[in-house]
Amino acid sequence: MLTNSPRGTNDILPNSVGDWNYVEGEIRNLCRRFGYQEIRTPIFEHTELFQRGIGEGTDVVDKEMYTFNDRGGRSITLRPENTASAMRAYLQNKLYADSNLVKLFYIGSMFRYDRPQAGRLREFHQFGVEAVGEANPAVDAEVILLAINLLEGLGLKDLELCLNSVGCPKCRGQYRTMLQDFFRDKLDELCEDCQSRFERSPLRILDCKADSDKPYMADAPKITDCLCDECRDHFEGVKKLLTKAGVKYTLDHRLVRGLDYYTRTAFEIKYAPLGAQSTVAGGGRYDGLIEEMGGNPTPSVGFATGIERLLLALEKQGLLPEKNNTTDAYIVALGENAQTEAFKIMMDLRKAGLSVGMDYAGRSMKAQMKQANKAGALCAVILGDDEIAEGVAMLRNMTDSEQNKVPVADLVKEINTVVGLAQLKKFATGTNAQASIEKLAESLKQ
RNA sequence: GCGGUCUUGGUGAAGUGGUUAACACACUGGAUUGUGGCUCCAGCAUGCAAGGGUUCGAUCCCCUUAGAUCGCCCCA
Repeated sequence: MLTNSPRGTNDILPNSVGDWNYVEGEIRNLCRRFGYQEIRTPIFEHTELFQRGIGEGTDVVDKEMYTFNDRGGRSITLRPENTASAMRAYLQNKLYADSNLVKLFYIGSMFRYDRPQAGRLREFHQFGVEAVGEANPAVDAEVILLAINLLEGLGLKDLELCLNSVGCPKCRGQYRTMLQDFFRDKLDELCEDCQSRFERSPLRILDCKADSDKPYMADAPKITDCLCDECRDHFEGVKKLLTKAGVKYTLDHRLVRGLDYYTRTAFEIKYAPLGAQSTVAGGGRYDGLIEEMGGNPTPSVGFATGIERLLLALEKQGLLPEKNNTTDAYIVALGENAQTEAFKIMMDLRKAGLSVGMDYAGRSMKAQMKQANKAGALCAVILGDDEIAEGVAMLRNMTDSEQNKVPVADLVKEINTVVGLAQLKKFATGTNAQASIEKLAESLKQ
């Protein structure tokens, strides 16, 4: 027990934080270009926020929340998603005063008690975006394009954008009764799940994966045929802008999202190779949420993407950046005396901005050289009693194995030369560039 | 929450109801006294997820628990 993290949680270890930083960096850069600003909300909120926001009767609220009473007897819940929190923060801090369209993004841990699988964890990480205050279909399109730009910008291919409109409370209410009328006499033939969905959320019946139910779906009324004029115009507007932007989408009139607050636009982006957890991003419009929470009616759109799933997809396609950890210099010290001097020299070099390491175990020179190699050191600084007496160090270039005596006072400059050349070589492409760097290296040696 | 599969060292793994649990990688040390990357040699699981049971004897059989994984549900 003591040596195992709770089920469904993961450590992000040093060998993979690089991937996380990479993805988060791309996200931040993209959000800057789109004009979205970061918001960080608490990891936990009053339980009621989620009950009201996400909706009772949804799976997330009914069976997946981490809810507990704090020592003051308040019911607290670890956030299962971030939209409700962001809207709470928007209202509480009166962000609507800043602009009629407030564009926010977040990156952070979310918590849902569900059975873990690949791509599904109990603590997982989401990046999400919320555009608050504007009903224009352009905002829907912008949000969808942001999602697509992110995924494609990371290099992902073979994505599928599924699009639907779930209407507003007015037309959805009508559609709901139409659906119930349609399924009422077929109820006995539907699978058990669907029978229980019939009253609770008939729209979900459309989403049923049971083969036995599929024959009925074809004839079921489509929500897109039942939209009110405003909703239909809105949906047409979104589609027009997406087409204009060259985005391919598949209309899926059975796409129904599991959180109650969605209205009108609903979309998912899927990456099929992930299997059962193939949805890498999902979202839509939630025009009623802020009003539900006690604010003025404020139309909004957003989406969220699971970072773990994103990383899985990137890994599958080999799109994660290469890890090349290098150290500028590694100090090899021989003997106790030298080790003390070396420590001081290392600190000075670090102060000068270099990344420097050394061995503390008092190992043999050979072993220390191995360490230097393993650390990816560009140079080794070798210090024995003789060198110290002379005030010099042996500076060995680990890439070409050349070495010479250098006054300790010149170490920073000399190491920087080696490091600089190594970096130049890394970025140089083509034989010409390589050749001129070789020349440069030669001239520097003289 | 439901159903299926799986769980051997730091890692990838082979394997058997019976004295020493292959092999590879990694790691540590060594191969003429102060020089890495290649090669060679040596060391490295009293233990086969945990607990219980069957048995003269179990890592291999049975049960329970935990975790992983696949599918369902749901979602990111």
